[in-house]
Formats: sequence, C-alpha cells, structure tokens
Amino acid sequence: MPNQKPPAAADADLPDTAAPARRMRGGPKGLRITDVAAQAGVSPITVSRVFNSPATVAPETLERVRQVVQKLGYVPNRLAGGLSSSRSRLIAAIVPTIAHSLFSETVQVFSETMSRAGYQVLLALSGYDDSSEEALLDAVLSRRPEGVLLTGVAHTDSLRVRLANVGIPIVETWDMTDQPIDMLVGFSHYRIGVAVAEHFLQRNVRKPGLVSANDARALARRGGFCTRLEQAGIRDIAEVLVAPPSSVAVGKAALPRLIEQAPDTDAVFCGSDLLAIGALSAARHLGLSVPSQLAICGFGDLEFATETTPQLTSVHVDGTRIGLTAARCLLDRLAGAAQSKVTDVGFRIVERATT
Amino acid sequence: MPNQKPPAAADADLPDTAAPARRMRGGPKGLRITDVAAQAGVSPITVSRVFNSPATVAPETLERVRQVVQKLGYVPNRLAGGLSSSRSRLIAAIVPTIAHSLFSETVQVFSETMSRAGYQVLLALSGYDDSSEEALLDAVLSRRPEGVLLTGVAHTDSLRVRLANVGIPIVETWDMTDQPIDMLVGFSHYRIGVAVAEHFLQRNVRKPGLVSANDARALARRGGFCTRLEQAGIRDIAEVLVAPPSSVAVGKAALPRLIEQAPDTDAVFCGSDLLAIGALSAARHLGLSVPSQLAICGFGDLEFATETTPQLTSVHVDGTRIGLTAARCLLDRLAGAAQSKVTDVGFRIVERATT
DNA sequence: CTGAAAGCGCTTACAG
DNA sequence: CTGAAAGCGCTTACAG
Repeated sequence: MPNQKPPAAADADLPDTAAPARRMRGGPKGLRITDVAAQAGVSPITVSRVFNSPATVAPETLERVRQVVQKLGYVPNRLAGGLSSSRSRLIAAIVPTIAHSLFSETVQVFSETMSRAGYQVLLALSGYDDSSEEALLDAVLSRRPEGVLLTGVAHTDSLRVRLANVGIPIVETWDMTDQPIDMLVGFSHYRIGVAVAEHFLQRNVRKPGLVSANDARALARRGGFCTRLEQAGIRDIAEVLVAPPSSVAVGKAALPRLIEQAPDTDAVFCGSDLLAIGALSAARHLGLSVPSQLAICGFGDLEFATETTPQLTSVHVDGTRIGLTAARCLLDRLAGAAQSKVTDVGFRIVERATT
Repeated sequence: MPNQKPPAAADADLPDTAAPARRMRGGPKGLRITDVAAQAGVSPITVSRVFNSPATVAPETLERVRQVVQKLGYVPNRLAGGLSSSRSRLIAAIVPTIAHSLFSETVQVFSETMSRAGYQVLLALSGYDDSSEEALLDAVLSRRPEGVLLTGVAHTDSLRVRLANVGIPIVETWDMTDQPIDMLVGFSHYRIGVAVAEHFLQRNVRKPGLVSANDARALARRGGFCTRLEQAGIRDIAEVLVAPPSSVAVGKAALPRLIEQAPDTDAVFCGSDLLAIGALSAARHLGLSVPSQLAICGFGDLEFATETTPQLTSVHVDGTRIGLTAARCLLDRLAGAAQSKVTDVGFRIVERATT
C-alpha cells in the first residue's frame, strides 16, 4: 500500500530539509496518526477528532494539529478508519456499463451528490452478462459499502436475498417492481412498451416491428409493446433481437433483416436511440422515408438527437433525476430515516417531426 | 458498515457477569474469518490462504473451507485485509466527468480490465473546477489505492509533487507532456489544433473561427490552432469561449455570436462534437450551408455523428485504446515492471463529406 | 476538552 | 501443509 510521504525526520524541531531519509529499518512506512500526534504534542485520539469531529477539539489544539497535518502532508488511512469505526464511507454503484450509456448521467449525478456528502463511489460494471453477478457482489460487499445503487431490479433470488440480508440501504434504479429489495427510483419499461404501442396505434400503424436488445429491461419494453398491440388485434409482430451493447452499426444491420421478414412494416420500435439512428440510416439506404413510410421510435432521447435526427421519435427518461433521487434516498437513510421510498420518475414520448 | 449476517456469537446477551465486560464496539457484527475457521476446524490463517493463495492449501482442506464459506455466506472484509497486507486492491480513476463524455469509454475499458485483474475502481469526478483538487486527492489517497488513472496532466505543482511522492504507479491520460509524473497514455491537443488549422488551410479557408470550452485541453487545441494559422498569416481569429461542460445547446448559442463578431467566417473549429452539432444547427438557421459556406470541425468523433451529421469533420481519438493501455501500464508496474512508458495514441481527422 | 487502553478483522513472518 | 503470535492504523468507550 502506498505511503503518503517518506517518514518524518526524527529531529522534529529542525526545519525540514527537502531530502528526508528515504529508507529506514524495516522499509519506508507512511505517516501515521501517531506521527502527527507526536509533532503536535497531543494524543492520537485528538488527531482523530480533528478529522472526524473538529467541533469537539479546542480551537488552539485544532489549529496546531492542522498545521502539522499540512506540514507533514498527512492523509488518514481510511482502511484503518473504516475497519475501526465500521463506517467505510463507501457507496457502490453497480451499473451494466457507462460507455455511450444513459447510465453515465445517473452515475455522474449520483457520484457528485454522494461525494458532496462525504462518501466515495466504488464503480462496479456488471455488463449484461448475469453469470458473474455473484462474484461481482462478493467483490463489492468485501469493501463493506454503506449503501448500494443497483441498475435494474436484481433478478436472481440469491442476489436479492443476499442484498437484503446485508442490512445496508439499497436503491434499485432504472426499472420498476412490486417487490423492491429496499428503495426504488425508476419507471416501468413494460408501460413504456405499452405507450409506444399506443402511440403507433394512434398514428394508424398497421404493421409494427421491433428491433431490440435482449437484455431484461429491453425485453420488458418489448413485452408491453407486443401485449398492447395484440389487444388491438395485431399479432405476429416482426422482430429482430440483438445482443447488447447496442450501437448505430447494430441498428443499421438489424433494420434490413426486419424488412426482409416483414416488407410491409410501417413502424419500428427500437431498443435505444443508437439502434434507432442506425435503423434510420438503413431506411435511407432502402429508400424508405421516415417517418412517412416508416416511423421509427427509439429509447433514451439523447440530447443530440433532437438536432440531428428530428425524424425520430424517442422515449425520454430523466437519468439525472434518477441519480439525484437515488443519492438522496440513500443519504436520508444513512442519516437515520426509516422509510423505504419508491419513486416512479415516469417517462415521456418525444415526437419531433410529423412530416 | 454493513454486516453480512446477524451475529453468530452466542455470548452477546449477558454482558457483565463473570467475564470482564467485553467492549461491544458498534452493534452486532458480521461474520469473521474466525467464524469460518471454527466451523471448518482450521485456523484463521488457513481460511485466509483459501482466499489469497489457494494453491498452498491441501485440496481437502480447501474444499472443506469453501463449503463453509458458501454455507455461511462469508465475504472477507477487505478493509481489514487491505490494512493488514498493505494491498488495497483499489485503483482510483480521476476523471472530470463521465456524462456525455469521451472519458466514459476510457473509464469503461479501464475498469473492465482492472477488475479482470482483481482490482476495483474508485471513481473520482473532478469536474472542470481545479479549486477542490487537493481535497479530491486527499479523499482518493485516504483509500490507499495501488494506482491512479488521471485524466489530463496534473497542472498544479503541489498536486504533481504529492502524486509523485506517494510512490504508486500513476498514469496520466488524454494529454501529452514532456514531464509526466510517471506514465502517460495520450496525445497532444496542441498538435490537434495545428492539424485542424492545416486541414482548414488546405481547403483554402480564409476566415477561420473558434468555438471552444475554456478548459485546459481545449485551450491547448486552441493554442495549436491559432499558432499554425498565424504562421500562415492569419491573425485576429474570431473566437467564442464557453464554460464546460459542452453541449449542443451551448454550441447552438455560440455560433451566432461568432458570426456576429466575424460575419465572413468560413470555417469553425469547435471544442467538441456536441458543440459542433449545435453550431451546425445554428448555421442552418442562419442560412449557411455546411460545409460549402461554413466548414465545421468538431472533436471526439462520436459514433453517431458519422450517420447523423456527415457534413461535420471531426478529430478522432481512440478512448478505448487509452483506457486499455492505461490499465496495462498500471498492471505491468503492479506486476513488477520497472519502466515508465509514454504512449502517444495519436489522432485522426475524419472528414465525411466534401459537398 | 483530552487521553490510556482495547479492539476492529484481517495477514505477515516465523515456526513446526 | 498448517498454526500461534504480533501487528496493520485507526476509533470507540470510558474516565478524568
């Protein structure tokens, strides 16, 4: 483990020369709280208080200790502090991915908010593969986080039980369920699917299709979409399922396959804006005008899409609000609040052009 | 700090009878290595070895201990482990932001690679404000990371000195300097500015302008851009500087201001693709055709831009490669390699349409 | 307001 | 291959 500085010189009263003794017997050690205490002429407990409860320390003592801390460049060891106090000040954020992802916004705001409150974020990328989830959870829990942000609702029972048993606040996000582990900030993907289906129906779509990733949340949207359409008498919905992560290239390749399956398709619900942009490009190549001949709806409502692809419809979800609300839920509970909140942030279908 | 399970110890109820009152620090404690050891009929050291050097444990013992671990749901406490072993298995990633950012790709790949090697990533968002950098570094170092990924080259001397003194491997990324703290994986923003200027000059641009964020790296690109243009006899380059983070909206607002300053502007170098997309939109509103009347060059080469805004030119940088290379540099050093590598990943100007 | 003692849950070094 | 002892650098609980 890294040392903050070379060890303090034994002769503390002499002005520090720039070249401290690099190696001492037993190898170089980092500065410890006792080094600061000795220099400041107080006990280690007092130094600890300077960091953790400065209000309980006499002003002059406080100042003197701080001077020494500054001069020595002492940084407390939080591994030791966390072990001793059972307060790791660590929050884990478990997210499938942050690259080109809606989640990055959530993690950003979440992290900012938590660090303002004195916590640090351990980033755990789960990918879209569930097979290593147990190992990931082990790794996360081994750090003894004081709270966990989960993306999506945990699916396997084993995971849910383990998380519930840990006894720390958990926020599930970006999804909705009747039985959250603890707290929840999200929205219903199923209802989004329903809403997009209704949007299509209102526009007299006859032959809707689907291009979707096969991850849990995308499949939930698919479920709502198909169910609602079936209620309207539309069955045998053509679909192309792709493996995450979604990209423009994947969407571009998927649309022709869909059109091949169902040449009369007049509307497509894509699992993400990137897929939708790819589909739009493919539609162009196929000579289909969007949205008049082929309507395309994405998911995510990426900022740039408004300007660059007004032909596309998208589903807007407030990832920033999710991150902020999730952070607040956790902080409230860490501050002693008892209730387990469930927040539905909802969604909004954004149609930009009707040409 | 979370407990893995309710207390296993049965001695908790009668505090002050025969035995000297044992101090119960905190509430009920989680499972400890001694609990596993007792159940498996081995010593704690052996359980430790099962996790940290399984090859040194007899196969039957290994199996037996693992069964108990599984049955009890024991997860080692890495705060204790790290303190004891001086190996935190933590790597810090200090990044300005991950939202709508090129950096998210780097962090993604970096994190994946590090976790495959048994490390976890502490995410530290520095923002674009340097004022709190010391505090951020304190927070990071208090976790005793075994390595640090920095975005950009650290600017303040104090920071550089502190980081150098910690004695752990450091990788600076996304920039270039002659005097890296330790290792470096990046490219020269100045040279990008020069290259874009030359690109413009080759296309007979007469009146180039600049829309840029005023962060360190964007200003370096600006420096190269203006210097090269001045060499070609072009001075008084119109510019609009904006505060990060950049966005489409900001770019959209900036272009008209630039055109107002210099109505005959025929090419703009934007600090990012988002700014460029906003500028493109504004150009449309101003009745300027892109690129024939007004060429626009962005930075970042976002994937979707190829499809959605082929009118734009952009500078491509391989963020994935940066993340991967940075991770490898760190891992090599953690594995004992001595050298401090500097990798220039370069860049590439991508021109999509010449219409 | 301040401190001496005990302990957090592990791992290192040394022995057998 | 396995274990008894010592200690990592802090903080809690108690006392003054």
